[in-house]
Amino acid sequence: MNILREHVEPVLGNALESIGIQNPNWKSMLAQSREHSQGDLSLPCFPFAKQLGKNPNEIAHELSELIVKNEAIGEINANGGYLNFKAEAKWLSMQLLSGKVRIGDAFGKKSDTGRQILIEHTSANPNGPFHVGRARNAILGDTLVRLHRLLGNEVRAEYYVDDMGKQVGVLAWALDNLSDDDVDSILEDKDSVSTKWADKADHTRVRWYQAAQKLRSDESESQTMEKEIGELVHASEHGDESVLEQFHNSFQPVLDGMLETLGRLGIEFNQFTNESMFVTNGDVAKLTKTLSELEIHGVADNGAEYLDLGARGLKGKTEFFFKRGDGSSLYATRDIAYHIWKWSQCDELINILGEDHKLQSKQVGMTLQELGHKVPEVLFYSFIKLPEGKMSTRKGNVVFMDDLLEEAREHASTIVRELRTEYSEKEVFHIAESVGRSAIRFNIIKVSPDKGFTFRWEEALAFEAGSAPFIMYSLTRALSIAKKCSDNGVDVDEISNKILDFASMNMEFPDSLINLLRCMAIQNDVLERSVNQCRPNLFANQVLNLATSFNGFYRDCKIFYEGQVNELYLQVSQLASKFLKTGMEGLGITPLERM
RNA sequence: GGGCGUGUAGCAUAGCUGGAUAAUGCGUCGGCCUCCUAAGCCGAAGAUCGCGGGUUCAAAUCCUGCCGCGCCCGCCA
Repeated sequence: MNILREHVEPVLGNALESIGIQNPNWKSMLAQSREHSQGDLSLPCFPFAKQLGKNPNEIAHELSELIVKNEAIGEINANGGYLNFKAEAKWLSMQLLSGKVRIGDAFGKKSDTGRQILIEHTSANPNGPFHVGRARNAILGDTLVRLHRLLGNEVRAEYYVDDMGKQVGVLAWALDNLSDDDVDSILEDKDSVSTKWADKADHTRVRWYQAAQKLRSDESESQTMEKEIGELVHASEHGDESVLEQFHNSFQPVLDGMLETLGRLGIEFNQFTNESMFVTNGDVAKLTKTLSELEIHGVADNGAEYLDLGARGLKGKTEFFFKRGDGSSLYATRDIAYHIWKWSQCDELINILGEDHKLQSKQVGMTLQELGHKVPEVLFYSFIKLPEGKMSTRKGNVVFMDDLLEEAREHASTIVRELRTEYSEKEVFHIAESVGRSAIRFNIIKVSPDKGFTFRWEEALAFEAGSAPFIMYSLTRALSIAKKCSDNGVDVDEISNKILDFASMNMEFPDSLINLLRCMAIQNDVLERSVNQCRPNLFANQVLNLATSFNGFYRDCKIFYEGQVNELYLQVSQLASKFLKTGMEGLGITPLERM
């Protein structure tokens, strides 16, 4: 709790000095109490024991007597070798209610911090619909974008479009050479497109891609085909405009379909950058020339060029190829050109990548460093599996995000209809859509990115405690209380803005109220840690805790009781709904007024 | 074989810049709607934090060895 820390450190510092502790590390030892009943901040006194020749608890007691309380510190106690500080409940309330604790805005456009950040995420090849596995990138990336904005950073969310190279080439070739019937007969053993998605190009066109891939693996067909695709790819890599246009026309509808899915999840981008840009504008050519002049540069028998990153400490396979024998560039080379360009657009760079890109990313980073650039920060995530095993479009072992979204909405509709028979169909639809998308996002965000997890329908569609709907529900309760008050003639805004006279207040602060205050007070501390460590799950957990704390407060503290409004409780509830709302927006959970 | 990551109650996870009684959800058992939305709340049972060693006043957390699982080790993207 950093707002308390400021008031503890000076007095604690003096006390430590007076008993002869010089150790400057004590500030990092003063930490959030683990035992909430003991306090908000705690200092373990064990390390001082040897130095002072006393037992830790004695030291803690001695310190507790030396410290002069101030307005912020409500209680100091020594227990089991720890010195604990508890925030004064009235002071904490005043800090929060008077707006000393920043609430933030997940949609903020301007930079409050002066930091300009470019986050590249998703960047999936536009050749087919999203499945839940591929969507982990988008959900993590978008959440990080939102959290950075909530913290006050200016963020640009960017999608790097692979508009050249073999994958797009295959798609373009297939669309040009295969008829509907061809595709159907080639893929006869595969399920056809669900009628639900018959109008979505990501679902329909992927069949052309798959058909072509199947043909390529077939000896008799593959030769001429491979030659034709090769020519397309070659032309694209040399910036042939008509081929690039053909590519564009092939993949754009697919990309649009994919973006529609992401839109449903609340994910949007500020900019799309095409890979071909760096070929056509000459950046790649310039780059390969520069790389060829580096001291760790090497040439293979056929003229292909590489950097020997072993010389810079890379273990394992150390040759990093950036130019083929035929002189053309590789994906990684273009990626480096892209990174150099990105660095010209921002102060900080963050990439969201699957764990399969670790080596690649390392190579790009080392090369950038070799060229005098900074290394981007990277959030790696592990893959999502299905109970049946690895997710694979080819093997048909997939869950499409579109299907998951539909299923989640339908499931939510069923629940809403059961629980709220008075709601209109239109409202049910709106609630169900919001609940579905929020639950899906939260289910993925709440787990640590570097942990692989298994997708289970029951879990994705569980709308109980520990889920997004649980959080959403807390907010609707808070909002419904405010509504109840105003329905009873209470001027909620007036009371919310009133400055309460804490000095003459002699009511007890229930534990659950203090708990909620404490939870709001640390929201920004957690946000900062979550963002700095690139771990959205930490903040997800915080918002979950906030919702839980609110539920406790809701239980114990009646805001409107026997015709009377408790002004303090109403103010706290209103503030909590703001923290809940912005926290939810930071996670991409849709705040609803009722559900 | 080498590199990176991961292993926590029946299940799924949090905690990993070392600090108190290892936290949460699902599941199990028991309670709470004349009372601001029960998608909620309260209580109970359930854990040798993969295994061994080390560092430390203190290890789920740091180091090391082993074992299991995942990913990577293309002049593919």
